[in-house]
Amino acid sequence: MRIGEAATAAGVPTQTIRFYERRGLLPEPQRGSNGYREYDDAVLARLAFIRSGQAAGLTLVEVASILDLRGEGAVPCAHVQELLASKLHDVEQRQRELTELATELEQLLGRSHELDPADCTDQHICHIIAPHD
Amino acid sequence: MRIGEAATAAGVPTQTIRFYERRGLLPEPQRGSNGYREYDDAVLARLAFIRSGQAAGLTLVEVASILDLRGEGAVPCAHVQELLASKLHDVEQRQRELTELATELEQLLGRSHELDPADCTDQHICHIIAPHD
DNA sequence: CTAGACCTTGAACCGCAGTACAAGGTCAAG
DNA sequence: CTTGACCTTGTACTGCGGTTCAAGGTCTAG
Repeated sequence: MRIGEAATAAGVPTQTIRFYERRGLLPEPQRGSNGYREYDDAVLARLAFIRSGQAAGLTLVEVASILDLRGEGAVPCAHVQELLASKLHDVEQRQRELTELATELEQLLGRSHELDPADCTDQHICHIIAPHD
Repeated sequence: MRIGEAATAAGVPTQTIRFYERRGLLPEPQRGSNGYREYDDAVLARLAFIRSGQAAGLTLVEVASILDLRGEGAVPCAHVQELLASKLHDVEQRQRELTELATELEQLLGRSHELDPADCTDQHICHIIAPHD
């Protein structure tokens, strides 16, 4: 199958397939006599795997590291567990940051209803967002 | 005061000050006879304001929009309230996404402990991250 | 007079995951 | 034989917030 057919089947643009190839996420495919890429069904599984990895929050580099291990004949399970655990840690860290930010925004908004725009002088630029520490 | 002194006082690199100037966050300063930028204390308040805006999760473009309103002589309070409310909405949306992602990661990790690496075949690349739907 | 600290400009680069564009080759149907 | 759909390559652009580099000018102390 050619790139357009693979792209349609996998639900990605053809450029994305070429992009993944350049990034080492897809192996260089066979070429027809006209130079066109020729894929077999395995590419669809691979594209689906990439999507799953992304859905788990992995970067393309991380997905590629799994694919590379597999390509070397290794079983990437342990590596994948590490990646997922590390990613979970990152997500929790980010959640804490966002919780702080949400609190900050709520405070600023709450306070803003009690402030009089007339008190907003040029010096402060905006008295809602004020250096408060 | 020259750029280095302002940078030290504000706790940012000199390059960042020039970068903010190019982005319209800082007005073009006076120049000395040698072409050096000459700042007064107002730039420190402005840099502090930019930092506060960033701490509230605003992008530099959004901070600039506040600064521009102020520069036109307007009181930006209403605009700032809109920005903060919209930002809070974004943060909450992102929090929901991260909660989903954390759940997904926990499920994958939990499941991974029950999977046998021996069952991880080449076709699936990795059976922990598997297209599951 | 020279070394070092400071300043100037413009341009390229970072990660991230693509997207878009330009200029051309290939192939089937009408 | 031309139109249109498909394919090829390489390159540049997006948003975000800077950072780094190159090549030079200025000023002060020793």
